[in-house]
Amino acid sequence: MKFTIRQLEIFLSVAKFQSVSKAAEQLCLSQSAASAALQSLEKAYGVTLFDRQGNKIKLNAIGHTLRKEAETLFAHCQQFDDALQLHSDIGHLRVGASFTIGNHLVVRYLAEYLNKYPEADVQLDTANTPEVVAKVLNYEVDVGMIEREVQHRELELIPWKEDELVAFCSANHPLAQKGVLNDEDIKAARWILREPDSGARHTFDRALSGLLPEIEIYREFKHNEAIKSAVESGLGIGCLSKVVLQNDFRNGDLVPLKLANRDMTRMFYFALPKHRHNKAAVEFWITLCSKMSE
Amino acid sequence: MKFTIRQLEIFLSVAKFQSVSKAAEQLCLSQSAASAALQSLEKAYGVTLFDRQGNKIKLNAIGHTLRKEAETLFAHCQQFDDALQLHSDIGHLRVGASFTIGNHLVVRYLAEYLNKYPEADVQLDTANTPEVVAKVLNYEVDVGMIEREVQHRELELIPWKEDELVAFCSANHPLAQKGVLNDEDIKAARWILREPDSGARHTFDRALSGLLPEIEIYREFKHNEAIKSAVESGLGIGCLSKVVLQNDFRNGDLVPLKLANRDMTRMFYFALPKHRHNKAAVEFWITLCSKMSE
DNA sequence: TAGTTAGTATCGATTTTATAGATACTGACG
DNA sequence: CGTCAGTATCTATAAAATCGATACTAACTA
Repeated sequence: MKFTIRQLEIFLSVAKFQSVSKAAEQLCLSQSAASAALQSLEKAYGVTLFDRQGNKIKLNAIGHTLRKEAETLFAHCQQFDDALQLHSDIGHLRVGASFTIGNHLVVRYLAEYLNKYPEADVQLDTANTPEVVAKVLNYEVDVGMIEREVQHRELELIPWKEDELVAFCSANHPLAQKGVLNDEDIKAARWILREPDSGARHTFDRALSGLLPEIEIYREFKHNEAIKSAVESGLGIGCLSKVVLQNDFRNGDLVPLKLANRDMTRMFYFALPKHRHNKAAVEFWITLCSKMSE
Repeated sequence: MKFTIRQLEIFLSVAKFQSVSKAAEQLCLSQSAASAALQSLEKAYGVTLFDRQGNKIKLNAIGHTLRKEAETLFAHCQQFDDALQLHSDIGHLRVGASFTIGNHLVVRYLAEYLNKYPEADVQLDTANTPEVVAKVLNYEVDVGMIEREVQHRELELIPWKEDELVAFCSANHPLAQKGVLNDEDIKAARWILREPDSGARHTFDRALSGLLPEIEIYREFKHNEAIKSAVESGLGIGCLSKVVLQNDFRNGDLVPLKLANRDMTRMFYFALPKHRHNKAAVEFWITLCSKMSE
């Protein structure tokens, strides 16, 4: 075998652009390197793939024939590359997660994951749900973890765990003693909430449907921490996932408030590209997360 | 793409032999090089293809899966390699020819061929007809040139040019004056002939059928030159292709003898593997030979 | 249990190959 | 007759493949 996959790639690129320079640029290669690679391929087989006339380069008849075959072969190589990636047991993993999940749950599971894959490079990419979904569909992350359902032809959602929103106020807030809020309390309160794109807000809106127009939304923040700080300093009352509040309730910094007759539960989901290949690392991650949140 | 065809090849060989050493040997490679290549493939993808236990190495589950895919990919690479070879315009050519054709005709055409392919490495491999056929079928030569028909399922014969055997004696042999031999002369003569496997002998036997049992075969030689020398020194009379005798007749060293009512003509053939690819160099060689023997 | 053997992995040195950067060459265009 | 956009060639360097020697491992053997 006197050719390399790299030469194939360079040949195909030059054929595509009818230009060595453009091909080199696309491949992040110097023009001289591309030229040399092309010539080494031609020389190895004593074949002329291109007609050169001065500063022009153009596929000739043989080049045309071989280009087609080279394309299928290169695609085949890529398939094999994929197959190898698929079985990688280093465990490299890119997780895209909503803020809530990423900052509170993912980090808890990480240690366990790295226990199995000590060499793994795990990247955590936190963003709001639509952004996470986009990254999944774009193959920028291997698995998405989101806080509400989304519909997309190319997306597969796997229900993961049940979550619950909890309203809360600071320990010295007037409502702290009350513990349970009726609709009047809810309407009277100054709410500090997540932005409308967020999963938490989505659930909040659903839970309080009917009451929504009368609720006073005093502030909207993008991050949970901002809301907790604001509530803690008595600016108003908040409503977030229980997963971000556990410690604060335990410490007594914040106090949970029940909302009478309101269903605050929701599901967390894994989001994967449909027809995904089952990369071992992803499988393990999903299993791990499911087990740890039982 | 983080793998090379070489790694593929080494992987497959190790998988086949379940042994790095054996694979290395087969590939004419040091054991350390094979081991390193294998590991570099595994490392590049963070994949373990083999279970190693001390001095044993054995495909694991992933290895088994990938082996199959690697095999088809490697075969695909070989196809592409073939395709490239096919279009080679250097003109490397391996000709297998019978002694008569090789030593007298091929050498005449060589100059013309090298005119078109100055860089070409043309190898001429002379042997008797069965050996030439075997080499063709074995792809040890690109084209065979033989002196008689042979039947083989995998062989394609292309008639090339007509040849003629000529009986001859030395200039001072008693028969030299006679010019034409009748059956009595033929039976009375001491024949010096090629060995039975040769094309010339084959044709001789066919031409003299009916007379054969009564002919005295005084000597058999493997090479034309031996026969000519023997005949020239008066040991007997010979019978060879006109192509090897032209010069000797012109110089008067040997004298042609006609055999009355005997058909001494035969065909020369190109022998190619059936379903051959039309390697450009072979095509050109065949065209050239045909043209030059018009 | 120590030695032998046949295997694998590792190490250091060397050769080969890929690539970059600089330069020279070529043809088209103003 | 420059200038421009392209290609090929040259030299140097960095990276990779390969070798030979050596160390390690497990099984066998006496």
